[in-house]
Amino acid sequence: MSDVNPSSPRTDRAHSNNRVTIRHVAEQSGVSVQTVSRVINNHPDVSDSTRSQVQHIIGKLQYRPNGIARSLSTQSSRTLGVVASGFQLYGPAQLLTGIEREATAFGWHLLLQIVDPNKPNDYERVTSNLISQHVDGVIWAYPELTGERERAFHQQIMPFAQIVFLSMEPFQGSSVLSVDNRLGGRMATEHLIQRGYQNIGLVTGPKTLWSSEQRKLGWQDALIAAKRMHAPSQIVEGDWSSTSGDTGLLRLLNQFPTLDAVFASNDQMALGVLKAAHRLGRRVPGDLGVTGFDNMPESAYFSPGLTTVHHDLCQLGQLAVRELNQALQAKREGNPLLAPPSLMLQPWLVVRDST
Amino acid sequence: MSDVNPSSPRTDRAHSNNRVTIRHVAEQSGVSVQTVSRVINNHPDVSDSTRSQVQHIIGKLQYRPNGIARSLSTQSSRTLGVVASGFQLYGPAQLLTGIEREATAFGWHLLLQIVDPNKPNDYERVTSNLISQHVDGVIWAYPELTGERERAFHQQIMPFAQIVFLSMEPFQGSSVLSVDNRLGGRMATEHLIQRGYQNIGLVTGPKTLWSSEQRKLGWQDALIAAKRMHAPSQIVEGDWSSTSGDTGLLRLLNQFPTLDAVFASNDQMALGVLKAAHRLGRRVPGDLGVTGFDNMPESAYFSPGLTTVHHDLCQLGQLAVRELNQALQAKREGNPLLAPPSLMLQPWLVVRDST
DNA sequence: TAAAATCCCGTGAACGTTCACAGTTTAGTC
DNA sequence: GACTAAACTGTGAACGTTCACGGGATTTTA
Repeated sequence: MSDVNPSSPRTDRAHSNNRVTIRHVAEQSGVSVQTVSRVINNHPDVSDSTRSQVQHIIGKLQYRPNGIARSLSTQSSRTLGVVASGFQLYGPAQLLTGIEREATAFGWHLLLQIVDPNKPNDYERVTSNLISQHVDGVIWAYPELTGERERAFHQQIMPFAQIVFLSMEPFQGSSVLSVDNRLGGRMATEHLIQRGYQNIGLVTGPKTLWSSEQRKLGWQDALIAAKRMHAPSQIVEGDWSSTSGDTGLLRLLNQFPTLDAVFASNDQMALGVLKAAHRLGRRVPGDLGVTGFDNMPESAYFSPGLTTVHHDLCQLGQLAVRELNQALQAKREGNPLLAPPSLMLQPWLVVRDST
Repeated sequence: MSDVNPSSPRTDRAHSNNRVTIRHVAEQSGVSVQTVSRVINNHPDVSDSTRSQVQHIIGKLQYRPNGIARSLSTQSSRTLGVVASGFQLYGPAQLLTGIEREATAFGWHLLLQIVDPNKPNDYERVTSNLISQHVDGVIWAYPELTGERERAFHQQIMPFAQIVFLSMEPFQGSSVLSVDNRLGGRMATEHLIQRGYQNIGLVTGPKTLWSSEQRKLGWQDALIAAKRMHAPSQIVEGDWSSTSGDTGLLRLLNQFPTLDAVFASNDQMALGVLKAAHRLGRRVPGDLGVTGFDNMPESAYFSPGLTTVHHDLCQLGQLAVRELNQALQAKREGNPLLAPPSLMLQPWLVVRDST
């Protein structure tokens, strides 16, 4: 029970380090380091009396196990990597919320990695970071259309960590979770058709993104099913921002003058469309029908309230974590899952006053 | 240059671990581990020829230094903790964006910690995590009004990591970065007064938050300076959501019928106010003036375009990282900063059609 | 009552890196 | 050509934890 041991051999290196380590706890409680380890990990093979004594010392010294040392020893960091491309937009922010919630519930830490798809070697940097930091799993939340980078990433990271991709084209051997964007786009468009709109334009998102292209395909599906025309002049590409929705409507009217309805691929662009319509004196829903996608909370308060497609990205994030958790637990127990499961969430339509 | 060394002594522990370590690189290049370490850390004292040879082997084996081992050895994880309370709202999302951008620029990793202020021991959990994971610095981005928890946290974490608080009352010995919310509130309200509105109500944010209360004080400042009345009946409390803005206006009109203008403490609540006004047949800006706070990109596309207060939270996040970076570098070099600097960013008014 | 099982607890090595120090070679000086 | 300085390289320990194993004390079983 000696408080300070002056003959301690462990003072070679000059760390101005006042952290309490497992060794301090062991010395103070008069047991071995291993016993303390057993206590903090809730292992058996330690008597109730010593256990409670050690616990008392732990509380007294405010000891907290060093996660880094533990990671090194266990070869597992209890960390998940999240690869995305910024969280200003509604969708990614929702995803992150779900991921974070579920991760802390399971005791995982999160290592955020934002890629800038324009910088040439940013994917390499992110991959390196993830491997260096020994993440146990990765949630890839910024899926591009081609899947090229995703496949390359998959190859590199697979030996070290489990991966779940979000919202991309499923491919061999990978686990992909997504919302049925195509169905959502179709539902929105079919609803416009049903409401009697004749000439339905599309303000799509960046064409490099899978989800964006899927929504576009859904729009196309609906038009084809209804034997309506669909030409390139009915489409303009936006960048998810309200500004691009505003200018999008102008461009659309220019190249497709008979337009009487618009499906905007997200709510923020739909807001821009509403604004431009108002400025041009086109009444919504009278002269122009508008639907969005996302059902962000604000969309109910647009003027008029926006008809839009609801999908639960928060839940998608939670599912991703749960899936990784399952896969990793299976691996720990020695029977890794063979077929990585994929899954698609169903969106639904929320009808308001803009159609 | 032997590829596989069957007599390697390091095969006691059963790790199905195919990772390339510094030792493999050393063996393959025929140098010591220490030399490889010097190469990957760009230290001098290694000849150009061996350096390039080692680098060649590193590339060939695709070696990536183990960040965890490195952290353990150097006693520094190159990680910053970010404490917040969710990123669905515009403000926190902006903050995170700035933090993330600057952090990756400086090579820091981020450990996200979302607290649920309602759960009793969540702050303790977060604190423990941050200490366990050996973060070098912390950005506290969810400041409550009282500062109690912040002070307690400061006490606990100070021995281990630098801290920067965002948007709270400065206190002794701490570094606080914020936007001048009070000035912003004052500017918004003075603008309403200047436009001739007589009876200005307030839809405030949660009263537990410092920034929210500051905006309220700014509103008060302006009214007092203009010798206008201000009574509790002129105030309702919202929760930042559009829904609370909508019901907020209803409640406000009920308890303060002469109301002819509203300062909403954020743009989303202002949107709700606009919607409710529209529903009630009150013209904005004719019958009712409305200002918001945040200047989120969408606010220009509300109907009518929202007059609001702009502040650059992205920049605030970046500054926070820069400040931590500086403080930590000073500490590494042995001359820790004595006076932790604080700072206040100036917001400005953006006038649109709602006033 | 001896053998076997169970319960506790400790020892030494390992995880992959860096640090302090020491050693060996090469270059520079008078 | 001996002597010092500089440039380069290697050795062993340490960072804080967990794991595999071994062994003594206590209880159970035959």
